[in-house]
Amino acid sequence: MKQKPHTHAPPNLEHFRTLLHQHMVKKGLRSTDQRRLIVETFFGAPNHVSIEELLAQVRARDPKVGYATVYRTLKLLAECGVALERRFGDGLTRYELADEQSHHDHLICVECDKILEFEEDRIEVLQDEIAKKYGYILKSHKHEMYGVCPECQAKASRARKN
Amino acid sequence: MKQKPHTHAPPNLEHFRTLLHQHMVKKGLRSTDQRRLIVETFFGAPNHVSIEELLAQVRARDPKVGYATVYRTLKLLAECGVALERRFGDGLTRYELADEQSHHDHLICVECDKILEFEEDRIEVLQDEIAKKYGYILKSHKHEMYGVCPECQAKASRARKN
DNA sequence: ATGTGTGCAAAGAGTTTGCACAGCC
DNA sequence: GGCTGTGCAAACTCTTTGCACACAT
Repeated sequence: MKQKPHTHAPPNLEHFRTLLHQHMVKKGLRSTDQRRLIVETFFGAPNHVSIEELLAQVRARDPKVGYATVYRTLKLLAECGVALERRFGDGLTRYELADEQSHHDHLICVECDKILEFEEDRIEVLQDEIAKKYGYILKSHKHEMYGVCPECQAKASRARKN
Repeated sequence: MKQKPHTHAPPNLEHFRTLLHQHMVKKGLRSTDQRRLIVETFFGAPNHVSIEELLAQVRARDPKVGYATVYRTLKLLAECGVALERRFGDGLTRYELADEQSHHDHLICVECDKILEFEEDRIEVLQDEIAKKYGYILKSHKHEMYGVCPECQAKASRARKN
């Protein structure tokens, strides 16, 4: 038993499928091949997928899916609380599962753009406290720290010696 | 003496002017009317100015400044550490003073897009701790919490009664 | 005099939209 | 059958770039 309590648990996909289904019923939306394919691909994709990456994966299975459909489906997922839209510094919109359990935050290297995820309960707790203080009902958050990763620090100090 | 320790102190503009000047000398860049005007307008502008807003203010003083110049100058400010580039959810790039002293974070209403700033030392402390744990040298951070503000909550509950 | 900075307009990148046809309920 | 969804291409928005001229140094 070496697992720590916050090691990523597999996300509860059923919960999200239900959420999506309810939203679609409520709005009278239809279940199509493309939507199912895109949604399942999204569920199976790594965190922070860009539309481009997702489209590539979708087209591997069905080459004639248009990118507009991917955009529209991801918007839909964002609307019903299944996905979270995120923009880091690179001008791309990325999506991640709105997984309440894994509220990971990000440490981003300003040199090599590597993204490291971390979780820190004490920050979550503080956030809830702050939201309450200002009377907000919290829906989500982004916490990104920008810095130089150990590898790039080493690279830089090596370069300085030459 | 009702002031709390974290009420915004006026930013130390001299420090930023020096930073910018050194950067320009080092890179052999030139001081022009437009750059001075844009930089000073930025210094006097509210936090989170968009390019559009800044351009409007700049043109109020000199109508023939092109928007490309504003983009280029803000990029310059970001490069030399005077300004921070930020993207919230609205697809616009906004800039703010890279004021180390006022490391405020943001509470953003998902209904009305209002942005509330707050400061919380304990979060800053935790961040430093986390960065150290992963060996990162921290340069900056973004911390945005998304939720429903008290006004919009009231509006929503009023609407529910009708 | 040299070379950077500017303004304009055009090009790019990412995203959204209009439309005719396809396909779900 | 009616109405939503799709794919395509065009439109849009924000940002970047190329170029000829202006202007710091």
